[in-house]
Amino acid sequence: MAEESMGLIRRRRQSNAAANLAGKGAEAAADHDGSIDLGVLPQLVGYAVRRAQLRIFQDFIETMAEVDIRPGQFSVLTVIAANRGLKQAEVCEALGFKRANLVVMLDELERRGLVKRVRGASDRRSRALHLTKAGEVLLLRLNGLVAQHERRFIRRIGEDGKRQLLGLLAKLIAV
Amino acid sequence: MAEESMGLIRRRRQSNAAANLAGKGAEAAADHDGSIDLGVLPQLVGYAVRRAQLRIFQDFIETMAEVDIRPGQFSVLTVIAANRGLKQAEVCEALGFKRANLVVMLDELERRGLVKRVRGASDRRSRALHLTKAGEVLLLRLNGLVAQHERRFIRRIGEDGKRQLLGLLAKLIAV
DNA sequence: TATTGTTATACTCTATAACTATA
DNA sequence: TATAGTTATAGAGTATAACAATA
Repeated sequence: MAEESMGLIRRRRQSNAAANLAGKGAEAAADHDGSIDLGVLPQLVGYAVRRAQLRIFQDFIETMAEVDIRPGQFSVLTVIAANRGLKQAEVCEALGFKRANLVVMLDELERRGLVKRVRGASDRRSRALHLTKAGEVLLLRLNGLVAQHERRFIRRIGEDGKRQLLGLLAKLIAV
Repeated sequence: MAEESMGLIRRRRQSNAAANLAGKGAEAAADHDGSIDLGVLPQLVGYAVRRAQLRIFQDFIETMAEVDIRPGQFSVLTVIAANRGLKQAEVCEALGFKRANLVVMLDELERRGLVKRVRGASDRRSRALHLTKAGEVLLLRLNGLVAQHERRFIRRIGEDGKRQLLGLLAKLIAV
């Protein structure tokens, strides 16, 4: 029973986002026995970018699970390798970390023998960051895994698509 | 005080990082003088998407601060409005929430008088979700604010750029 | 006084297990 | 047994304040 004849409008999945944005109410009843109307969301860049980011990071984390490295750790190792001897504050500046949070991450990376902190000679407040030998060896492996991960996504849009995507994202957030 | 100015400095220098991201054709040799080499990161789709997502959400949160609505809350209100009477499990399915986490969010939205949960008649385990009148009124305002937020980004890439971007992101994460 | 790194803390978001009340 | 919702909790990630050592 309760066959709710009210719900037979059967709206297809494409939602008119412009209409929703303009405040035009939808008459949609409750017939979502399969596909749920996301309303304006699929037309919002923020929603699409967030969904993509979640999907990509999920793959990244699974790809790196065998070496127990997370996206933030990979970015820190990469920046240290590309700027040997740089200070913690500079890593924070480059990656948008808070100093207090980088401390905790470096504690872990140092404990694992991947990074070393060296007291600055000229400015004894600062610590110069370096990869250890083990850190460099691991980073080679990480780069191989990341390349696989990257290819899994890029083959869906091609190298041209990747160039377009990076260009659009850069324009999107350019000051 | 020092912490506040630190925040400003970080934001300003983040634009340097964004400029690095924008440098597509550049071989991007190690430009010294305080700029930090991000290595392979700017060529990784996940890094670019993550950076864009952070920037867009920051603007979204600031835009919605006056009504105290966060991105997840907006998406839930939008889905309820577009599928009146749907169940909590369906919201979770549509948006990728865990059931336990949606409960907490709905407690808050219900406390604020924006959403109501109605015991299902046919299945008394489930709760049919509806916006209250106040919720509908607020959502109209939210849609106006979101449209402003969206325009701030879209004017940088144009409507064509937006179509390309949404298309590329959809292809990128298509099953 | 200002900056670098640090400790402590808190808040959001996300994830899992176990419970309840229904089915 | 299975499902919808709930409670409790734990883990990341991110944020700020305060401190010591140093500039």
